[in-house]
Amino acid sequence: MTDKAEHQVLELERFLPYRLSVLSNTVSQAIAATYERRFALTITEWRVMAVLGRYDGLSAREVAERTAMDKVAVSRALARLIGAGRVRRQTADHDRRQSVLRLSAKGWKVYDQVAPLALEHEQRLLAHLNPAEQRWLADILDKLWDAELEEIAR
Amino acid sequence: MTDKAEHQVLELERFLPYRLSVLSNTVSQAIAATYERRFALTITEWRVMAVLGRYDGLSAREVAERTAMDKVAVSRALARLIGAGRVRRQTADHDRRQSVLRLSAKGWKVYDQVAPLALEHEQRLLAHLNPAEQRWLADILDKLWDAELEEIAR
DNA sequence: TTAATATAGTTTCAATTGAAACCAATCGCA
DNA sequence: TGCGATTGGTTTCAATTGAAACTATATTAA
Repeated sequence: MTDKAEHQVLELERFLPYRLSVLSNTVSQAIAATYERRFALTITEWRVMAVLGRYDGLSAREVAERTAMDKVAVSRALARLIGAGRVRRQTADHDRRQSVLRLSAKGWKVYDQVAPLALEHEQRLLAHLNPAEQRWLADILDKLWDAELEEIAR
Repeated sequence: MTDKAEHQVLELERFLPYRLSVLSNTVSQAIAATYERRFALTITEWRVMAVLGRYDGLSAREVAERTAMDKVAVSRALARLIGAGRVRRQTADHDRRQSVLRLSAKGWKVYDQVAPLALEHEQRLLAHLNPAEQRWLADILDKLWDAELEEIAR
């Protein structure tokens, strides 16, 4: 019963979800390491700043949607960012439950240093692939992304 | 100074590390959901069981290497698995610090149900890609994997 | 109007995690 | 031999996280 031959073999190192997970963590950790110490910025905080840099005036819920984080995590990240003076919060005129969030001047200063850093890292990663591979990867991720996130939506 | 035009724009939804991270979490969560409830098995526990199913008699350190988990996480997962009677632990003859770990009969029973389930999920995921895309993805992951993990080793 | 329901966001409390300290066994080598 | 350094693995303590409850506002519909 415990003889190897009788069991389905799952080679973890070849198992796609596992490979995605380890690769993704390794990459994210490597990038995060470069700004966590220097800017006292966690990965979740940076994600919030990144979407606010791109889309000004979002509410917390919209930030949660765009970062794929849950609202508790966003709430906490925002508390820290606001405490550090990197994000300003106003209350929405049309709905006083909602907040209107934007990077402060101080926040933009951080953003302007971290964004290029992050993009550099992405380039460094992509540099291991030739242009054809880069295109395939982008397309494949699009496909999987759409397929999987649709799954969730149901 | 806070005018959009002056800032580097980082579109999170197009940022490779972010896409990898969200996709990977979504996939792993979906798979884990199917065995967490049914077998009271966490993702880390399953990873430990998966490598023990493949490589019999590993030490805890070797499990940690093969699962890309840190030794504390492995130690705790093992404590739970041994407590549940799914893994047996002996002490290595040649070095009494090391343990020799194997799935118990009970552990194998779980393994035999979860492994096919996990492989099915992988197939379901890959089904969104045509054969050419599947090959490119495998190759690309190999490349990135090697490149990134080398980086760490240094 | 007002009562019931829904939504935005925060807080609380318990469970999980991570870092550092720790213990025990082994290794390297004077 | 024997003693400092290393390795395998666990424990401890603080920080982080997740789930559920909660507050405040808005919406719906009677």
